[in-house]
Amino acid sequence: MPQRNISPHLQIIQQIETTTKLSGEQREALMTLPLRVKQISGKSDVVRIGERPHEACVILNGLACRYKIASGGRRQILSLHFSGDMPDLHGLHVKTMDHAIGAITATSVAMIPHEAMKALISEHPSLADVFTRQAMIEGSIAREWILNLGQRTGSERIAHVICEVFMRLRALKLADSVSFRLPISQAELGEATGLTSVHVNRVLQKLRGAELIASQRDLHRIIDWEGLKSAGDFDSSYLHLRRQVLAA
Amino acid sequence: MPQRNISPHLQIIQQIETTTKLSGEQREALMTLPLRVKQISGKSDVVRIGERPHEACVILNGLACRYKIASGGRRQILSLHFSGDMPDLHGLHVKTMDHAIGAITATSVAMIPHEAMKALISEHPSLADVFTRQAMIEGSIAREWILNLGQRTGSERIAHVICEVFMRLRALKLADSVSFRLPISQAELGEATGLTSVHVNRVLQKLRGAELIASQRDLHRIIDWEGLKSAGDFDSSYLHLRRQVLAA
DNA sequence: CGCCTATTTGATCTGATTCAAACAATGTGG
DNA sequence: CCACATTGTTTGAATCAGATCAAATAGGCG
Repeated sequence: MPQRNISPHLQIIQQIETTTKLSGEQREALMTLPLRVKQISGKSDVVRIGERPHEACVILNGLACRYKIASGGRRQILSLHFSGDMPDLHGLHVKTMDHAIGAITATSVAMIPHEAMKALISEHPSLADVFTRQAMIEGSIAREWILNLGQRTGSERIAHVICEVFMRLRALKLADSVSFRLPISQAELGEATGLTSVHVNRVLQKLRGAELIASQRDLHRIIDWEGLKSAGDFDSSYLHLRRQVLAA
Repeated sequence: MPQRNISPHLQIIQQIETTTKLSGEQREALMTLPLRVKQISGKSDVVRIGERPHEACVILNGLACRYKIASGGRRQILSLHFSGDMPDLHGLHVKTMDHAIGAITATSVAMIPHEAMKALISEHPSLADVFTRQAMIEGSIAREWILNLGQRTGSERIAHVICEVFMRLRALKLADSVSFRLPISQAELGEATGLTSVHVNRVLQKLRGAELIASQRDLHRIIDWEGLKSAGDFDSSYLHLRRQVLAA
């Protein structure tokens, strides 16, 4: 993950604005959110399952994910999160965490007291809709993942998550037109796609062989975007990105 | 699906109250929602993908589902819906449908204009939180389905959905302590679990053989609840049902 | 260098799919 | 009320995508 030099508040705003136009007043209001920055080391939890958090978290630098563990200890990654994402917004409405949020790499996060969120919303009621909309879009992404796991083959699944990450990072201007950094291991890619790391490895070799992508370490390059999209049965509409963002 | 004799409004209230306590005022307010009842025949759509609905729907009698289609035409069922469920609440916040809502059996649904929902919410702002919470819980269910598809074997998946449906129907008092009606074919169960109908059939035979369940036509009987839960790695907390409902 | 973690390769096994056909249940119209 | 179409369940055999087990290779890094 490249380091971001913009302030936490701006990261939040930039992330929201990938999907939702904010008014000047809303942006200013968001800038006043009190937040406490915290460092999370790689492979450790930001929020644990069963907890009843009293703050919401914002992912700043680094890569995080939601996950659940099935019996037998197998982990399923439910979504990937980076700059400006607020993966536990639902905590305002559902008190007990039914999944964990974990850092994949070392990650800095900002914590915002629920109190402060509620206060902000009651001063600026339109922000309630903004936050709710963000959560709804996460729901939409979750549904696409269900489709990905339920109906697609291994290579389709991998191609699909690569497409999703690329589009989301590009919307945040964290990817140029052909490449992005994502410090995720093949084992973790497997946890996101319901495949073993061995199989992920073979699938990646196939995608490289087909000259759809190339990757060295955590730098991934899209060689044939149209080809990759079609290999992953990818249609970005479920991300609900704004037209401007898509055009950029 | 057994016929429900209570009014549409009461179905909505009863469904919400499986997860959320409503005040008398909130219940009364919900009773005033204007709604138009519509009959949907089996295997047809309530809302199509890509549409921009101006009403929200409530499932009354019958069985409905959300679904998406992958390239190649394979369908993935994303969630199952019955009495009182409002599967397109997100339509208030995200305009374009990124999935369809379809009837599995003939189903009656109630349509509520978005206008009316917004008017109700602005008169009773606390209802905004209620509806949002409902949508958040749907997100939680979606995440459990990701885990189900990504990490569990065929029989675990099937056992898990049976457990989920049983718990949700029981919360609505549509199931007695051991059995429930659910008019879903094995092919559709496969579409919900990412398995072929052939494999669903064999898995069901195994579950019957293990004396966990018994079923004849659309009547399903739980023979060994504890055994079924453990076969499906099922823990109901992701449904966020109220303690009272769980106890009942 | 030696340690640790991630990627890669090979061989084998299996859960699930595919294809095909039989069988059961339900409904429809003549 | 029977012939017939229709849809869902069940069975069998062959095949395959992906898992499992095991070991080799390759990078980082203190």
